[in-house]
Amino acid sequence: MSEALDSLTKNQQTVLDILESAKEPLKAYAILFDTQKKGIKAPLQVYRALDKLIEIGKVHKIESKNSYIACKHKSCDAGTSTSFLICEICDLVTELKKNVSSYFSKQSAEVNFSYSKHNLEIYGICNNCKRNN
Amino acid sequence: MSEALDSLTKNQQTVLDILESAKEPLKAYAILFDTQKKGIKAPLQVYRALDKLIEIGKVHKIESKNSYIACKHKSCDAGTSTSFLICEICDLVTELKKNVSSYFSKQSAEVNFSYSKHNLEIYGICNNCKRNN
DNA sequence: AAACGTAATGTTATAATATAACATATTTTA
DNA sequence: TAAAATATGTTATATTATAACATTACGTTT
Repeated sequence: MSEALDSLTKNQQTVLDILESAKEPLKAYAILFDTQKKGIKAPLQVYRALDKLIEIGKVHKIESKNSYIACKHKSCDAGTSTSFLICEICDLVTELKKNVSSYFSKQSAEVNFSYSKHNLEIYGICNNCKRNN
Repeated sequence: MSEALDSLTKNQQTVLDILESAKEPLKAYAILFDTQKKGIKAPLQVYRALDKLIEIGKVHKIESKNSYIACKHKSCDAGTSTSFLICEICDLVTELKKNVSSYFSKQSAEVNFSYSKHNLEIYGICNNCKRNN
């Protein structure tokens, strides 16, 4: 199997489908539960699919929540870098579209650190929750 | 017990001591192992001490490594916000001293999101490893 | 097509990380 | 000193993730 972006295997596609139709980030064992009717039986099958999907940029992991989310962008920031906005009230997670890598690259360089990639998780209150409170 | 910064309990002080003398971030069970000679016997004792230390800003969690590190700053960025530089070669972790909260606050506001706090983990190569390679 | 290499799969078991629940003790404050 | 809040000790268990190994699928090269 090549690594072409459009050739996912059965398990990979199954996991991606679940994540793309989910409104919130999902945990690995939630994905397992949801995919059991489609033939996935063990945690490792989920984790392996996630590994691949993350590698090709279709899925991101939200480290502080041990959760996974499908990427809505055509092409993401910098491969495996991620920048999330996480609502503390409703748990909505959106990706920061603005490219912040160059800012981090600059900040890193100032302390003689060669920037490679990043994870950014910003917590706060989303627009919707601001209105309703 | 008040929350005064200087009144730590026995377990809290024990855990903080370990973290402050460590050169790298430690995992919870590594802390447990190291503190068993000092009376800490169960994971929960470690996690509870960590929770408190994190709350008062003495310790930070590095989410992507499930590891904990003592804060070297007098007063940190924004309470529970963290900004790390993590070397992909030697695993050295340093805190980004520059205050980046205002930048994130601005970026968040542009998409109608009220910034509250953040975790930032920048991966790359530290100065030392650059020299030696 | 046959042989090979690589990647993915299936499966069982287990490692690593973290919390629940409950009883007790200690400290703080009123 | 009584009440409230916080911390402790302990056992058990939940949650998240990987190890190990046998097998299968598929593209590439000959």
